[in-house]
Amino acid sequence: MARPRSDDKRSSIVSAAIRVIAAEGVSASTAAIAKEAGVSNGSLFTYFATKADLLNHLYVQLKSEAATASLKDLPPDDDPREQMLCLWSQRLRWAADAPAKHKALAHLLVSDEITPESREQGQRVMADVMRLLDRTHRNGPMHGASMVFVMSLIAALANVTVDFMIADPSNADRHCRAGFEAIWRVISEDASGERVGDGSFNKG
Amino acid sequence: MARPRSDDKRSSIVSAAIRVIAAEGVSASTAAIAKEAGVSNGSLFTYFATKADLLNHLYVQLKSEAATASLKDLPPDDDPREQMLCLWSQRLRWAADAPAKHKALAHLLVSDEITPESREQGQRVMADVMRLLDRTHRNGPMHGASMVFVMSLIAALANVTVDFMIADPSNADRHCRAGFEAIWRVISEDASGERVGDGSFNKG
Amino acid sequence: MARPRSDDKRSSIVSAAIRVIAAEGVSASTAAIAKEAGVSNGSLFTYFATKADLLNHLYVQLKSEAATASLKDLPPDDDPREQMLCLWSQRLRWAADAPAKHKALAHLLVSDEITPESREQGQRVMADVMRLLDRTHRNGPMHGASMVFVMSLIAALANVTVDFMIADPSNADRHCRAGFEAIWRVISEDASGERVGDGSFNKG
Amino acid sequence: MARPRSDDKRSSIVSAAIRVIAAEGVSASTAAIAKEAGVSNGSLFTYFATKADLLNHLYVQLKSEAATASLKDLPPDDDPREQMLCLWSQRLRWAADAPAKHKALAHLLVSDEITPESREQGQRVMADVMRLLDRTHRNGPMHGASMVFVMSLIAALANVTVDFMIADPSNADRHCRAGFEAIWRVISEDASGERVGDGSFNKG
DNA sequence: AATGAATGAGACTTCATTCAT
DNA sequence: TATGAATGAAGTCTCATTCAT
Repeated sequence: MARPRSDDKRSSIVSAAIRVIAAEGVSASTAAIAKEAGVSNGSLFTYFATKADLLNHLYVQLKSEAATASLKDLPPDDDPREQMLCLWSQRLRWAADAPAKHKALAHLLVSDEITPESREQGQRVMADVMRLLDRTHRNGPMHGASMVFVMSLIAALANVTVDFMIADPSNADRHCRAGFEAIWRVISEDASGERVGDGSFNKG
Repeated sequence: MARPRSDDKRSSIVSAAIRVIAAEGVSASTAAIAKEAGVSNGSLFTYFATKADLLNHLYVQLKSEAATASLKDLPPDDDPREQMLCLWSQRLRWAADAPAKHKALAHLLVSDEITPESREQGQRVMADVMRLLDRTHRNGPMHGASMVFVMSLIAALANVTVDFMIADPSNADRHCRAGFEAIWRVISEDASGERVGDGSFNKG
Repeated sequence: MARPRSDDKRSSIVSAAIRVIAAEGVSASTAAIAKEAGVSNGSLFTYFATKADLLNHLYVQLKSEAATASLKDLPPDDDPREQMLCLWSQRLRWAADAPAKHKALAHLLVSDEITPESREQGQRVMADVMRLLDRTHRNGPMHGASMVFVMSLIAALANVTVDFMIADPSNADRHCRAGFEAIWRVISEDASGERVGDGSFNKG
Repeated sequence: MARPRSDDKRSSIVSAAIRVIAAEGVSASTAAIAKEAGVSNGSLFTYFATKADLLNHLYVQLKSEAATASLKDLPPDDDPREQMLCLWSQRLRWAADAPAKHKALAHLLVSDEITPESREQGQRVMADVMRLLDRTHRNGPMHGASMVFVMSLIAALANVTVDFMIADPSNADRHCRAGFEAIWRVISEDASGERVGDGSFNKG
């Protein structure tokens, strides 16, 4: 199908879907999404042939946004820890600043409307993140475990951390840092230096 | 007396619900559950007044089973690491051996049909697990973070690890051990000794 | 079917049905009636083969009770007005004193579960009342209208009057008397003497 | 624009509901009503969000129709009896000419799905009728009784009369007139002149 | 005879999708 | 293309009645 005319309308559907799915889960009705988007019930199906199509598009887009946010302005390669911290912070900050996106993505991740193709596409956009991670992981204490396993562990820790950042915004940075210390200890050779709760961090 | 309300039938409904919800999520229809249980559509409501009641019962039961499995035959207090490893292994083994229960519980955890009361009850059965964990956590590198945060991190790591154990059963023990090394580094003071993928572990 | 043993149980079902139907209408569930009667769901069907049977029995019984109450201790024939007043008062008092019976009967009267046979039986128990009424009616201003029509008018007036007696018990007698004046003017030759609101009645 | 919401369809649902409810009572299923209206099961809910909404709409509409019919082309104020007779005749004729509406309204009047708001609205449309009635009632023999009581009596007599008009259409006028004589004697000071079954009435 | 669990038809309502306008 | 009414399958839950105990 040719792309319909209005990109505006399409993206207002997408962003409405994010808000509604964040609040109600993937079982949110297409009517509710259309209403939130300010378009008619039927128009939604001009832009997305089926509800599943919309969900899959959403999934890929959010995955992609998250990856892009993660990789922006990374410091040079020579300090892996700093680079990873920057990546981690940016990824979590993106999620904490757009809780609806975070929650919608969480719902989509466990939905069985998401096709293998979408999941694969989701992996692809994460390729660069994986590459960075791999460098650290290869020499770290988890090098015996598969990369995808370690990646999944980190993603899980990230999700939990974001939940806490959202629930308690005034301590968002504290949680972000604490989460990082956790994953750093999971993946890195040298995790001796920093301790959560030490030094100025506790006072911040 | 009338036909007594059969515990068999009740538990066949419960176990059918576990299987169906594991496969289809909490949106699985009561009709599908009844059919899987081999009872009539209406009979389900003899045992659970509403679908939400069934889901809540399931949630509490699975949480409770998981806690019980975790705490069985723990070694004495003098070796925290060994004790925690035993707890971790038992918990993950329970999940990996009953993948449907694991998946059903994962769906229930994010369902908004689960009442605060059920969630509180779920916390209560985990109290002993929390106590053990607390001892280790208190002196570990995450002691500056809240217990509930650390608990959530560990739960998330556990879930991911179980997923890999289920997906790749022949390496289940390897993943279980690797997951433990990860969480041990997250919570424990001394995580220097053991490395995933080293020594005898690989041969196990 | 042979009459089952316990008349007690049968009548407790009947009286429970009266209460429940008064409150919820004929759509009240058999389960609710059984519970109110303190018997099991199934027992109800030992005494009444179907719900419709129970409703029909109820209808006939209440009609019959009402007729009996109406005719008790009537004064001698020589004063038709006094006799009719007594009948009227007793009938309305019966209803006002047992509001549940009145309301249940009202629901049953418009139910289409009541068979023609039951309605006929209901008429039969009213035969004596009809006879009394006929005497007055024959010479009254409505003698050109059919007896059953006049009877229906009076029944309707009675029902309305009872509703007001139940709703406002402290003025029950006043409403009863006012209702009587109304029907007396409808059926009787001479309705000149008494006026509602005159004399001591107003002060009562 | 989309297919406009059809007034035809809405009113076909309404009139179907009248027919079905007249025949089966308010417990008639929405499916039966939709089928009778020739629309799909779901379409009914495009026009009325719930079954209760439909019932309430029906109630108010029928009350309103009845009031309008009652008040059409009334003769001037100077002859209260003639005016009241006209009102009575028109009201009863409306009902007798549309028996389904009469029966449906009778079912709705005793339904507990009708909200207080609807009942109040129903009262409002009757206000003009009440006013006319009040004038006569004020000086009549029932002036000691409350207006609402007298109104209820008259309504009850009207319903009974309509039932007889419908059951025996060839004598509908006779019943209508007889009913009027009855209520006129109930409310009016002077009821001496006319007798049911006398004179020209019998020949009419 | 008494019990209450079992049954399955049927109630109201929601919803993704289609289609007339 | 945009709209929103139309559709009917499917969902949860109720209930009169049956039947095992």
